[in-house]
Amino acid sequence: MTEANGTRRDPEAVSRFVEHFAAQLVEAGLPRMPARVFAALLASDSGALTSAELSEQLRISPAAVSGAVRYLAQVHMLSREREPGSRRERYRVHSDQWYESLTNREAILKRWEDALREGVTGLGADTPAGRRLAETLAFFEFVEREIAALMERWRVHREKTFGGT
Amino acid sequence: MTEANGTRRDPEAVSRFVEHFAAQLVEAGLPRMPARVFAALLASDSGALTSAELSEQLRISPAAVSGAVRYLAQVHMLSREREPGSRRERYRVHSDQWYESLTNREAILKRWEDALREGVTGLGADTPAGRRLAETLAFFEFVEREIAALMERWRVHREKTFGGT
DNA sequence: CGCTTCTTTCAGAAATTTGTGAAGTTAATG
DNA sequence: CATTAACTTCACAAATTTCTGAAAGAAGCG
Repeated sequence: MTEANGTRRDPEAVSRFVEHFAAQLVEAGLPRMPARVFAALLASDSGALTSAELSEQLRISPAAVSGAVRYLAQVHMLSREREPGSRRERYRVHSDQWYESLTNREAILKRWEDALREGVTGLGADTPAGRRLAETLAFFEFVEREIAALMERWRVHREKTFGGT
Repeated sequence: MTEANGTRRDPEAVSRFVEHFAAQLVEAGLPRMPARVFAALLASDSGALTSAELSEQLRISPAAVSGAVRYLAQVHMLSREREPGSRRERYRVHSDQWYESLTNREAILKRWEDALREGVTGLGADTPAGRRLAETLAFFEFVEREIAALMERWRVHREKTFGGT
């Protein structure tokens, strides 16, 4: 039996999770530092850490934290908040917000669709290649519509399972 | 009015699409050569090209084609077929198979789930961090289940819209 | 408004990734 | 079974990316 939860949390266990989960994110295409910063936030009790805390916990320079945070904010995987009465900043994951951003590949999907539409026009909608592109386009349009519905179902499911805000 | 479709297809238009679409794929995380090879296949009338054709059309070395093809085959975005009575190989996109592979990030999802499960155990299911990880885990499990249903609906929709095999 | 505390930007060193030519391997054909 | 066509592997040069320390830039506080 590991030490129970009244005690201080085990930095070893935290680090193990952070590095392991970050590695999976990296494999899925996220750059290394953003992945590690994000995993560290996920594994924090408050869901928010300061730059200094991240820098120390991950053994990386403040510059690296800055870069990683900028990246993550851009893709909406965290939000920055200013600690009132301090120039310290706090970076937070909103439990739900962040994984919704995972399905919000909308921007990407849109650009794919644009490229495909141009392809259909350029190659001719009546050519075999044109038809292939058109079908692919239809698939992405379908997925885009479905994702919205899926997230709605998730919110219901989540409410039932976890309650809360 | 561009030249109609009885005539030879316009290599300019093809190249424009290939490079543009490939660029979007790259932005989404696919390595450059696999992206270009894949786009070229998508834009081909037969849906299949030989190594030599790809090498010429994209102005890349046979080695680059080989590498790209290996990558794409690994992630199930194309299949290789041997042309009977020739040592030439042919690389093909199956219109539907390939984008199903897009939603088949199953392997990735599974590994994420594993890492999260370990995290919940390691940090304690009764800690705030543990609860956050558990909720994230639940989300991925939910998505995994939903994706299957989504693809089923797509197949029905596709049948209605495009008919065919 | 000057001092202090954070954060960001920037130039560059180090590591990684990418694509090539050349050599090596496999398999059809005479 | 030798030849040749096609694909693959490998070592390396070039390009790109990543992280850092140092300097610059905000923002609270006296």
